[in-house]
Amino acid sequence: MPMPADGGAPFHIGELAQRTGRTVHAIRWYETQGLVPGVVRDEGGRRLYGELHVGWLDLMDRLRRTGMSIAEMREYTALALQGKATLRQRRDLLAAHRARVAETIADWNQALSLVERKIDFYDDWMQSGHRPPLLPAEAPRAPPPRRKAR
Amino acid sequence: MPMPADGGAPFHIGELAQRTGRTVHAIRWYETQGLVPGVVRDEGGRRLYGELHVGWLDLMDRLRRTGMSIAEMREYTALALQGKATLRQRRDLLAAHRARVAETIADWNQALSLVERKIDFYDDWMQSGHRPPLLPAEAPRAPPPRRKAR
DNA sequence: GCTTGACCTCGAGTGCACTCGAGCATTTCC
DNA sequence: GGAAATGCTCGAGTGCACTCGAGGTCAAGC
Repeated sequence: MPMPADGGAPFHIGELAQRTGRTVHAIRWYETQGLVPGVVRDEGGRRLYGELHVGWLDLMDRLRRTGMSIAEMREYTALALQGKATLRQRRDLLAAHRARVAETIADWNQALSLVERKIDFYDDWMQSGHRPPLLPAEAPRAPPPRRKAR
Repeated sequence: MPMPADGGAPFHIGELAQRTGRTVHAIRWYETQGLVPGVVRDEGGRRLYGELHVGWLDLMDRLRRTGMSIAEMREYTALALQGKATLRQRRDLLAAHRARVAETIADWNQALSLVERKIDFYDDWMQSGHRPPLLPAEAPRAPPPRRKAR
C-alpha cells in the first residue's frame, strides 16, 4: 500500500507542508507519532508523498482541532493501515468522536449565550446608568474526563 | 469593595471548591493569577468568599473553557476591579470574545460535517463491499494566531 | 566541481494551565 | 487539651503538542 502511488507525481515534504499549511517539522513529528500512513522514501532517503496525504493530513488536522488526542489519532491511523478488516472499528471511532464534538458544540453555544447575556448586561448598565440585576448563577460543572481543543 | 459582603454568610475555600467543582489548589492558583477579585481574609488568614465568587468563578470557567487565555481573563478581572469607569472596555472585551467563540463554533460545525461524511463513507463501504469514491479534499487552513480551548 | 537549498536525525526546549507535595499554622470537634 | 481537619505559602513537577536548533547528507543548477 505505498500511498504515493495514487496517480499524481509524488512530492517532497516541503511541498506537502505548503499545501497543508503545516510546518515541515510538524509533519515529521506527526510521522514519528504514527499519524501518517504509507510514507515511502526516494533513493536519497527523502520522504515522498502523494495527493492522498494532503487529504489525510487535513483529516488529521480536523480531528486534532476538535480535540481528538494524538493517541486516538494514532489508533485510527493504525486501523487504517490494516485495511478493510477494520472498517467497523474506524467507523465506530469516528462515531464516538462525532458525539464528543456535538457535545462540545452544545457547550460552546451555552457559553456563547452566557457571554451575550453579559454583554447585554453591560449595555443596560451603561444606558441606564446603574447596575441591572445580576445574572442568575449557573449550576457548577464537574470537570469531566479532560478534553482539549482549538 | 470587599466582595463577601453580599448578604449571605461568607465561607472558606473548601466550600467554594465544592460549589464550583474546582480544586482548592486551582482556586488559589487562579487568585495568584489575578482572576479572583475582592478576596478578604479572616483573623486566621484564611480566605473568605461570598455568593458573588461562585458566579464569578463560573464565568471565569466558561471563558476559560471557550479558549480565553489567562492573560485576557486577568485583564478583564482588573477592569472589573476598577469599577464602572471600565464598563465599555469590559463590554468590548466580551464582544471580542463572543466573535471568536462564534467563529470557533462555525469551525467545529464544519469539522462535524466532515466527520459525518466520513462515517457515511465507511457505512457505504461496508454495505457495498467496495470502496466508495473518496471525499473531496478541503482547502488547507493556515494555522491562525494560536488559540486553545476545551 | 562547487555552492545553495532542501532534506535528514536526534534531542532539547517551550508555553500553557494547572497539579501536587512539603512543611507549617490554625481551628474545630470530641 | 489533644487529634484531625482545614487552611496557608512556596516551589517544583506534569502533560500535551509541538517547535526549534545543531550538525550532517544529498541533489540540482551554474
